[in-house]
Amino acid sequence: METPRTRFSPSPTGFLHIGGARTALYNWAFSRRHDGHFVLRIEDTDRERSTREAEAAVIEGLQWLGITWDEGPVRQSALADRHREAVERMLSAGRAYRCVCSAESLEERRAATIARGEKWTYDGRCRDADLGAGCGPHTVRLRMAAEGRLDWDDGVFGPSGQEAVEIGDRIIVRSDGAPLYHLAAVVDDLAMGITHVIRGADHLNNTSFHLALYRALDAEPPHFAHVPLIVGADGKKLSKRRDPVSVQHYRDAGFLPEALVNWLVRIGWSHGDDEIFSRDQIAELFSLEAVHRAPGRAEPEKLFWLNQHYLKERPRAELLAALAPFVEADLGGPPAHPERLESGVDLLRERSKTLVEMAERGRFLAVADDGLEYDEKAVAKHWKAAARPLLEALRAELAGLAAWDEAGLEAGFEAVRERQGVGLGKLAQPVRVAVTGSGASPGIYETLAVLGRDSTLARIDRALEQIPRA
RNA sequence: GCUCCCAUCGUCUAGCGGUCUAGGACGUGGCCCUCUCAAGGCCAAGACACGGGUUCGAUUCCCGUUGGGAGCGCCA
Repeated sequence: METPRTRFSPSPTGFLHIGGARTALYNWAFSRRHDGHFVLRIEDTDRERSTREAEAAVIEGLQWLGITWDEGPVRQSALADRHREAVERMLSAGRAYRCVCSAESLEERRAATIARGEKWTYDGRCRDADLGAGCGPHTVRLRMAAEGRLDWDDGVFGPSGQEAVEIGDRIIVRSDGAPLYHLAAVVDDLAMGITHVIRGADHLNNTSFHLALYRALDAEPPHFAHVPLIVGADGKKLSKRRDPVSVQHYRDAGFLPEALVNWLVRIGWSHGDDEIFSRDQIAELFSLEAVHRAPGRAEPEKLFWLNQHYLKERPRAELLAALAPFVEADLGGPPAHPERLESGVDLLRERSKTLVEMAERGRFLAVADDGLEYDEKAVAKHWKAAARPLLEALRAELAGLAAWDEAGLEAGFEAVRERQGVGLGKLAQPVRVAVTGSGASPGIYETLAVLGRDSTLARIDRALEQIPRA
């Protein structure tokens, strides 16, 4: 294979969509796999809907995911001269023509055609009018051949194509002079030497039209590969109303980028029975032949599982860095005890699916002793009068404990337990509620070891104030 | 409506004519472990949409039906 050049070309009209992110990922992986070149191009020919904020959000999303590009971002709007030049060439060669049909008139004719149950294509009213540049407000249309097929061998879907007449003479330049996406994309792909166009399957129907454009430009088309769309949990197209669609949403929900990448790459692509893929492995193993043709659903269960997997794998310092903003958001300010979070984070990562959950579960570590809040149900269940002597005995034992570590704590608990003649559960649960505020937490010895003696005793004292006497 | 595309457990998928009593993962249920919650281990339930062909033999090939998706813009 020639050295491939691929591109991802989002339109900056919103946030980075997970479908777009996956397309970007596939382009990135394909170019990496074949030692190619990956270009980021911003398709901003629709000036009304394109914003710089959206462009920044898209770029930020890609960076967060760890998808890197070798060239760009190139703004399509900056390439307008090339688009104009291409149109001039097609016009003078008679391969395109000016059209003065108004938008309103077109809309009427279109509606009438569809009402008859037919498929609308331009009716050719201006096709042979031979309109010159001075014809007033006009669009430019590509003159399609009356017969023949426009076929290609799709990298994913295999042999594909359409009859030229099915397409009709479509507009390539708007009446305000701006090129349409299709024209701009083809001209730019040509100018940038793109060899493999990997894009969403929503473009499958446009490809024949694009092929006609390449032909009108006397150019050799690139290879095309269309990846199936990602659909929502209901099997329908992802909807901004019903489904979480932006990469940003997943980031804010506490997912790690490596988890999101792993999840996305597996929707529509597989490598045997493998489930876990690092970016490097994706870059090494990706192939278009293994991309599926059926649309895939964005069901989040596996994403949660993957996220926990990566939460468990991250080096501690990096995990802490990722967790920090979530802790601040959870607490509404900086933690009183960041050092406890640091030593306790390993206890949290095995019990959390997301960073949001992790921040919540780690709250008892981060707050000051008097800032601890108690779960009502846990209090009602474990702080009955019977717990009082147990806690008092334990408090005394812990106050005099020689070694404040897991082994020492366990010995202390065992001693108290035996003396009081109760099972460990009877003793541990009231303590757990006292020090964590909740009936569920990491192991009690590990928890106390991280908290330290002073906090533990202070929290037990605070609990004792609330536990009823027999 | 018309054009194009797709179809294996709830979901993501393995399977590229016999190796399939259809494999894995997530999720779900149960058991074990256990100071709670997790994590971990073990077990279980769970699919080739339907109907015709082709073939000695179809999950795998072909055609219909059904279901789903995309397109039919002076949006991308």
